[in-house]
Amino acid sequence: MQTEIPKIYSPESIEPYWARVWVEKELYRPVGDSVCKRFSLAIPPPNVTGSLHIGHMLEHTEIDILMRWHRMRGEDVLWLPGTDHASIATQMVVEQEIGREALPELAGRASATAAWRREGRRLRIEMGRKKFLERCWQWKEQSGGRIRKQMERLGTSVDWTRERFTMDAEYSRAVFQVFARLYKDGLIYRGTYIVNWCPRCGTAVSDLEVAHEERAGKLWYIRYPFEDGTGYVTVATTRPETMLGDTAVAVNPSDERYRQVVGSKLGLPLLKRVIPIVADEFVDPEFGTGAVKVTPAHDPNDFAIASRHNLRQLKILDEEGRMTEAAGPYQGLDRYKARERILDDLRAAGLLEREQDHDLSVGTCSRCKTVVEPILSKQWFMKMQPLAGAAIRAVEEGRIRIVPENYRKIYLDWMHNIHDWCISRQLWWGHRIPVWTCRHCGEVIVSEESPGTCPKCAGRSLQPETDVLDTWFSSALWPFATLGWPENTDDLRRYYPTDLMIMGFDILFFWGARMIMMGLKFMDDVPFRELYIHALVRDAERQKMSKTKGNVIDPLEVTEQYGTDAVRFALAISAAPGTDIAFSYDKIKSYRAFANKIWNAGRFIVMNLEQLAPEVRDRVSAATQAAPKDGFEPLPTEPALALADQWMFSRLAAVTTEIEEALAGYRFHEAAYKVYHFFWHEFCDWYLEWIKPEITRALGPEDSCNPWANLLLSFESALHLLHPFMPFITEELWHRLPNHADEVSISLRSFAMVSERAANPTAEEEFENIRSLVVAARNARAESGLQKEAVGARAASEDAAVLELCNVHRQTIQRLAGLESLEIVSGRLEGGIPITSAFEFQLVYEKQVDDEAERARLTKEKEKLEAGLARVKKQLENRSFLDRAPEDVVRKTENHRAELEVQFQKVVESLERLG
RNA sequence: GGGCGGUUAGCUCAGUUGGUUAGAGCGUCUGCCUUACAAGCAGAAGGUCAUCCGUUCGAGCCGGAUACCGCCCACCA
Repeated sequence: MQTEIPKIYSPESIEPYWARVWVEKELYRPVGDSVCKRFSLAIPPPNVTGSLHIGHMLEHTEIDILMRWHRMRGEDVLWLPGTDHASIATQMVVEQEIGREALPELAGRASATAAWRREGRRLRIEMGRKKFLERCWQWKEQSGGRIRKQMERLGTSVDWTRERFTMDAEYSRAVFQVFARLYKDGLIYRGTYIVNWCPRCGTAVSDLEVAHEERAGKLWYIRYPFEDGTGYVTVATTRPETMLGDTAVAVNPSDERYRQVVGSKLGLPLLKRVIPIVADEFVDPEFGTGAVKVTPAHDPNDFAIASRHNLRQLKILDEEGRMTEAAGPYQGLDRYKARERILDDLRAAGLLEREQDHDLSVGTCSRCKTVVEPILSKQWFMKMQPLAGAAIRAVEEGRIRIVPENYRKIYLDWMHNIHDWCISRQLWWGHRIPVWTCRHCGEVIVSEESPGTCPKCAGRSLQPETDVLDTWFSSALWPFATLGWPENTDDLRRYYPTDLMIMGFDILFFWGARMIMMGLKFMDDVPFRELYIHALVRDAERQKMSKTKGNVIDPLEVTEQYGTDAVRFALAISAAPGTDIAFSYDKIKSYRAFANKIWNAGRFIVMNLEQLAPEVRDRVSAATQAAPKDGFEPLPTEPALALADQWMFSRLAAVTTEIEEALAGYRFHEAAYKVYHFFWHEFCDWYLEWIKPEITRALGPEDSCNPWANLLLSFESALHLLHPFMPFITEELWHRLPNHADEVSISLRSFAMVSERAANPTAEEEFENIRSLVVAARNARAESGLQKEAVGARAASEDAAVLELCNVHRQTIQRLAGLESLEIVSGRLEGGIPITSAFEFQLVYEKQVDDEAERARLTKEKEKLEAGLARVKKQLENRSFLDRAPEDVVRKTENHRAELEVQFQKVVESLERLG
């Protein structure tokens, strides 16, 4: 009838079970009780491009720890899950998938991915928008399902009944409504400007999506002859192919070298077009030759110059990165091919004056690494400055607290320099921009559905917008759109503003900043009260994880191998705010060992509990059940055990507070370390060891069951503290404790069980005395090479209280230190080893120890003490120290000196005895 | 070009208002299969806190400079 508990904890035998139970019982649906404090958080929705990676796992672990903690504090917790359609990323993945299906034979080749993407894009256009979107939805179902399964398996305590997707019908309605409002308010406009164009993705991208990369390049000096043949002006450029689109050369008006030629005409080499020389303040006379070629259609600065001087904009590069008709003989060439050809031709014409090495930063598409091209294009933009002010004030006034604090400044700097946002994308997967344009009168109609006729001229020919919105436009609405906005739902009223948002630094501007602006605009309140920025997970060598490097740690795989709890704990204990995490299998292994330790502590307790006579066991159960659900103190026991119980409960009370303080400050590493150290090195190493004889003995009806009750209550309290970090193993063990088999879940119990009244400084001090004695005895024994000998000891003190303490705990001391006997003496010992200044001990043994080794050890000890003593004495002789240092510091230093003196005396005595 | 972070034990990292002898995990060494746990127990060794200067009675911590590493932002052709 006794269930055998395995010695080695096997997480796979329990984790899938509890993961399923938690979901099936809808345990993490908020109760919605307005009496309790509420705590809400909308998950950063993972992209439906694939599956979760270790970074997600860190994020989810951090959030889950906080959510479980808040829930255990009795708050009404909502953690809303969901996913993001990730417009561009998903479209690229699906295209590649289609390409792969079409060209399976390429698998394994280095260039396969690129080829599949190209082919996929071609096939996408061939199959048309409707069919392609069907494929995307299919992909979304698959990927979204996979993500949900992963999250369930990892035990994330979200409310699945409120799951959302950014392209759900209701969510999309919110997106369209926001677009319409912003358009009406004049914050969204359409216009032809220079945008970043990715030729490979075939769409415009925002400034944020461009990654600047330092590259070694060249500066080419090209001669532009005067039209009348009287000479030339030399310009310098890093992109010679753009010269085909030049419509002017600009110089600084104050530049003496060129003052005479402003207004003159130049003949553009190769194309023989005539272009003017204009004067513009933008030009830096120091750089290059002080004369700049102006390509309005392919450079934002040149675009600005052109608008000031009314210059023509000539587009010579198309959306594929090829030269257009305007490029004359170079038409159809790829941009880099054209560059080579043009340089050759210039060289041949003797117009390439020189070339010079020049490092430059090129903009690349952050998704596909292709060099992006600034290109003149008609796009939709959103004005950001009108929204930035409120978003700046919200953070400055502390209505949103950003943690760690250094990100606050980064946020504010970015906000102060914010530019308009290009929100249209030439993609299919995403929210179609809800606009129709009348082909007759040009009226722009913003409407979710096709309006049918033009409200202005009643024309029936309406041109629908085919672009979709930047994915971040919709995710910016996440905190309120997921709660039912624009309807004024109960959820929206109860859970907005959310209390917390956690994200990686990489999306602070993409997402964090924009959520703040949109929340303030549409809800008139911040989207979240605190924003915690978490670290990046790197590999053991601090390299970024990437598939190409092959150093990725797959959360599911590693979880299956070592257990979710171990991985979660390894992540949490590494997660110091503001620093990246070096993650390794070794690290996971050591926390798997911790899980095993917890398991065996539980196993030990449960096994011995089952050994008890049934009626005793019933009394133990009754005693634990009688204890209040929270706020309890140790039950009275006989003196030899009472100290351990009082100490344990006192430590529990202290550690509970420390963990709560750490979690409140997002110091996950500190909280995890505290609970780790407490459980292993206090609860197991000392408390369990101390009370072991009591719980391994058979109890009779006349015996008190209070020691057992104290053990069960303290173990249970420890499980509560561990639960947010290690939900699975704690849930399992908790259910194996008396009275819990049929209860729902430890996750719905209170976090802090032990009363603050359990704090007991006297017990802690007394315990510390005993512990020091035991440690010193073990130490002395090992150092003297007596580990295998039968050794006794004498403990001595002139303090009656200390002697009494030793007497009460004589058996415990002997057992823990492995001593044969313990004599307790009033007074001093010759050659004793000091525990404190009023407490000393010495070993008693028969074996002759090696005097030489002993002398060497003592001499080293003596030197150390001398050095310490000299330092302290010097400090205490320093008048300014005595005058200026606070009194308690001086007193402490004096005490320290006294202790050192005693120890020093002892060592000298011992040395003398050795002769 | 602007801004930020890091440099502490062999490795990975903590160190919260400046205050005794700077900590942990892993690794190493010694002794233990002690009836919860060898993924364990009991011990040990190992650091001029990157360098220099300063403030202070007192600096790993505060200020300045230098070196190396890393990150972010930026319309220098």
